[in-house]
Amino acid sequence: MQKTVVEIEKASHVLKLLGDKTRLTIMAILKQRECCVCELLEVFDMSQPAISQHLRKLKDAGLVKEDKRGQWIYYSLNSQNELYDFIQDILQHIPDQTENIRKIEETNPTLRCGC
Amino acid sequence: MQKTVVEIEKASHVLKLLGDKTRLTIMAILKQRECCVCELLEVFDMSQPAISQHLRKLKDAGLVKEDKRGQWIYYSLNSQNELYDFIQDILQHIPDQTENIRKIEETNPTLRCGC
DNA sequence: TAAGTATATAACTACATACTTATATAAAAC
DNA sequence: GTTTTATATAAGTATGTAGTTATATACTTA
Repeated sequence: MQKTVVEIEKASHVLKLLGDKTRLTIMAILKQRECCVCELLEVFDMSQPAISQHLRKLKDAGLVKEDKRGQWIYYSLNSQNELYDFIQDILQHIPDQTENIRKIEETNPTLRCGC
Repeated sequence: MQKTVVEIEKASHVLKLLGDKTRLTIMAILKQRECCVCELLEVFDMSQPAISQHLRKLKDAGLVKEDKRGQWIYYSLNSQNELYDFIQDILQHIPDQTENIRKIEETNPTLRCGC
């Protein structure tokens, strides 16, 4: 398969974004499941604005996209990004995030009613 | 082919190192050709200590190895690193560095005699 | 052995960045 | 319409980082 060649400026920018443990984990989770901020909050020991700011950076770089549905904003990987296969080649080496997703689904923050 | 799964801590550390334009370019050059500091100096508009400090970080992370030969220390990619195939998967997307290598060979800093 | 060359280290500085708390915005539920 | 919930933005802070200059170390050559 032909690999996209990425400008060195763009590549280093993406790598810098993924070079943060929190953002890299967010990307690995979003690869498996779209999430809203309140769900990601269950995974990280960190304030809500901190998560929002990380997502902002990922969105500004086009790595994630958002989908506003009612009260929530769902984030997911942006497969339309020109660097998508570059990013996938990186993420394929990152450990499975099922355990973190379990944390989300255990609390299920988008289902407060408990029904 | 089986892809190495890399601990998130180690992966983010490597990605942070590659998230600097200078270091990413150094890695891409070293993929094509071993180099000493004085050769890399021809490529970057930056002081010798700056290059040395970047190489130090790459060496500390095990991404490059050094080979002292007389007056020079030749740096090259460390293929023994446990993350080598992760790094290769990244570097395959980085543009060819032949133009930068031409700059090195034009000046040929390791051949001052001119013979 | 003295001078030149290659590289590393130390100390410093300016800027970037990852958080924090406080507050604003917007939708949903009562 | 007031309260609650989800999210974003603003402002401030502490730390990290990439560069600089000055200097040390080590090898080479005259």
